[in-house]
Amino acid sequence: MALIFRGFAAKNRGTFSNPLYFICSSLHNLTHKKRPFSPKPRIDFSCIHEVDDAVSLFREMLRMRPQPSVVQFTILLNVVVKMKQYRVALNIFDEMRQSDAPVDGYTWTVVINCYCLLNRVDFGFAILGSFLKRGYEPNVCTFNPLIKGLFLDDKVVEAEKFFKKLLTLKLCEPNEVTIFTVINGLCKAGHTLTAYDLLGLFEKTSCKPNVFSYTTVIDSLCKDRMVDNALQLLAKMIDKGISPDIITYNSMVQGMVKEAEDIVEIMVQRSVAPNTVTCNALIDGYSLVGQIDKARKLLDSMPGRGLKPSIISYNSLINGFCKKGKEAWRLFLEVPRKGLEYTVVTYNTMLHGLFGAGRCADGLKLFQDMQARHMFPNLVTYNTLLNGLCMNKMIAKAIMEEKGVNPDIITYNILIHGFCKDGKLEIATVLFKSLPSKGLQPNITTYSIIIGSLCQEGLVKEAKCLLVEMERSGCALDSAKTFLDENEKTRILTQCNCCIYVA
DNA sequence: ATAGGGTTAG
Repeated sequence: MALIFRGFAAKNRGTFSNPLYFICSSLHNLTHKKRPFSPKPRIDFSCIHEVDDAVSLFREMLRMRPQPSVVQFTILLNVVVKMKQYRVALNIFDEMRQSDAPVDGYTWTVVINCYCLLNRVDFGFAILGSFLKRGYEPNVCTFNPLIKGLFLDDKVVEAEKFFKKLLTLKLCEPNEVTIFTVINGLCKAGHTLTAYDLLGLFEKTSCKPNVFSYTTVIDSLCKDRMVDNALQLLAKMIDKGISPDIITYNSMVQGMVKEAEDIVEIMVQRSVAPNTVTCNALIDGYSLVGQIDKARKLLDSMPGRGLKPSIISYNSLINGFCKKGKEAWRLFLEVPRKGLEYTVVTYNTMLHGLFGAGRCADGLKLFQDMQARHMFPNLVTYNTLLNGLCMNKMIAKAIMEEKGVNPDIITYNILIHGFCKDGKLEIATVLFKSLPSKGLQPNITTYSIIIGSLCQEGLVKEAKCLLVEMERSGCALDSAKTFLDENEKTRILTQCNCCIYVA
């Protein structure tokens, strides 16, 4: 008996080399604490590797007598949530309710979180309603997922309102996670500068932003090309005694090409070790600016640094080689030899390169090849095809829809652009006007294509009308890269004015 | 003694 119990303990530590492991596993997941005949069973969750494991363990738990505690059930439920299997988690919860398994406020909070992560914040609030009706006391852990859910559902204004309500009505004490959730939500919604200001505001309160909050703002600043602000913020957080970690640095390395090496220098100085993500970011940066030799060298040096190049490293490098017009095939063939698997991005990158080089036949062959390997083409694949192929573009769109991939605004931009180039402005206009009925909103590119074409045809009045419509639609302000849009607007205006002048 | 959080490729 003692031997077996020691065996169980070993299993809990994950010692699979122990010969008793096999005895343990044949006895399922029931295991006990130090007291041999303790009535409370303990459950080993570490053996769950995929959803099915969790589901069968759950069924086992339902049969156990005495019944496992609410804590055990809640842990199991959350394991499934951490695997991002929210539907499964909700099904498990349903079954728990039907079989009178114990639930408490924690369990309900997991359910609220599930709905929020499924983009159903409305259900999240509905659950909060029954949570309150059952007499549970909500706290900051109940509210944080709901804030996140509102942001995920693009309800930025509502999220801010809800957050302010929590503060003014003192419904809970906001903590670091709350602050982070709001700041991250704003960043991801494209309101980087609002998030930046809010961060500064919270610095002055008792609830200080932590490394998570600084990192998400730095990441957004980098993505919006506000590199100087990002560098400033990095200095500021260090000054305030908040140590940037590997993710903070990786965000920076990813967001800048010229200064990337300096950032790595700072990392090394501060004893933060670059990892695979750091290297991938550098490879991507080098590839994008055409320094493919440097990119290749870095990839080759990774094993020596104890890092394994991933398919992401190769995808970036392949992209760099394609852009330079260099032979990317050799790299492409290297992937399986290194024990890595192609992703849809690998194929899309290659297709982009092949079509860009005018090698349509090779591109089509690769397109067929990827399907033969059961790799599903996605939106980007089809857009690449549309852009690259000389065949009738509308036929390609029809194939795409037949396969159940919905065209997006980029698809339509390509089509509209194609028709404009062919002088078929009428068809282009029909497509353009059909966008709202497809649930799509023209973006700055769409307007730019149509307005430019109208100008060329001398239809200046119509072009002006569209320009006004564009301004009114606010699409120029929607994008996070507002300053780029300003340039684009100026360009379009100049084009219009030139035409008026010529006319 | 169980609930909430950040970075990589086309």
